[in-house]
Amino acid sequence: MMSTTPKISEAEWEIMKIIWEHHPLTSEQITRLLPAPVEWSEQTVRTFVTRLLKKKAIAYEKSGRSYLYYPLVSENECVRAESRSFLKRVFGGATQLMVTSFLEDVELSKQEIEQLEQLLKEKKSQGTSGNSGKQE
Amino acid sequence: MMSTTPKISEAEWEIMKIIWEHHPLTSEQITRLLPAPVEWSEQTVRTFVTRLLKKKAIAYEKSGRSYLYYPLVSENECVRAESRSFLKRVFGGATQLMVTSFLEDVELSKQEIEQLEQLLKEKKSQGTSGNSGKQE
DNA sequence: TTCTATACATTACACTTGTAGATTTAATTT
DNA sequence: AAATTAAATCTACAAGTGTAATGTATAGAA
Repeated sequence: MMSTTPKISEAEWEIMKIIWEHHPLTSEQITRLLPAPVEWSEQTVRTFVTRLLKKKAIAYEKSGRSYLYYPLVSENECVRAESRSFLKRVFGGATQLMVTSFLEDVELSKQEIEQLEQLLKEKKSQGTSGNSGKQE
Repeated sequence: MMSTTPKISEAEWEIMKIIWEHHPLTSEQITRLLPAPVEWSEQTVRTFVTRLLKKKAIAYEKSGRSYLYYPLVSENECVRAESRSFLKRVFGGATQLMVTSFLEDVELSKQEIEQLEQLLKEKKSQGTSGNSGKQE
């Protein structure tokens, strides 16, 4: 549960998302799986992969001529860490403000709204203690 | 409506938040207003201020010996830009997934929950068109 | 076994960021 | 007007990022 997730840069996130979804896989496969607008050379991808290795975000096992990469940190962990960091930076930790801002800004379908309402209902019945958004 | 908000770094956000809240003010005042754990020297603050000037995120007007800084970009603009960038990076644009994740992760007070429910209610009655989260 | 293609490793390089020290300019005081 | 001094500008420098090119080792082909 504690492991101080490594700081993953923007480009590295792109790589990590692919690894989380498709591991174990080679770096060539990663290059092939890059989504639409991203156009990195094999070498660039390798650089990011190497940096992620150094950061202990991923590891590999040898398989014949090439390496198969897999994650060492969970997506959930990283998402939460990033979320917190983002929140702190932009909203000073005010989660509620942020959620509000998104809700105001974004178009949601009826179903999505209802899902969220459901979630809030559950939250309410869980009767959480009064901490309101000041984390860390 | 279009103005491509500048890319504001983590440290620069700290400065911007103070400027948004207290402008116009001198860089010395900014230093004094740094919140709790942050401990930057005058010079460090000046560096960030200079970079923000270069990025056209702020401007100044002379006042005697010193400069009074004020924002050129609105907080809202920047928050939205950052939010989108964050969303894209971490959730691949899936706003709803993100909001959900936060709601699950975070402790909210009853009042906050009710505020959010209210917001969702309004959203629903606004009958938004069915676009669900794919922005940009 | 030697050659060749391929995958991994090393090196590169400019830009950004965090963190300031040193130097210059200009306002205020005497 | 000269001296003081506070504020602004210039310079620094290491670590991190984006984006590869080049060098090297090795597995498979001949």
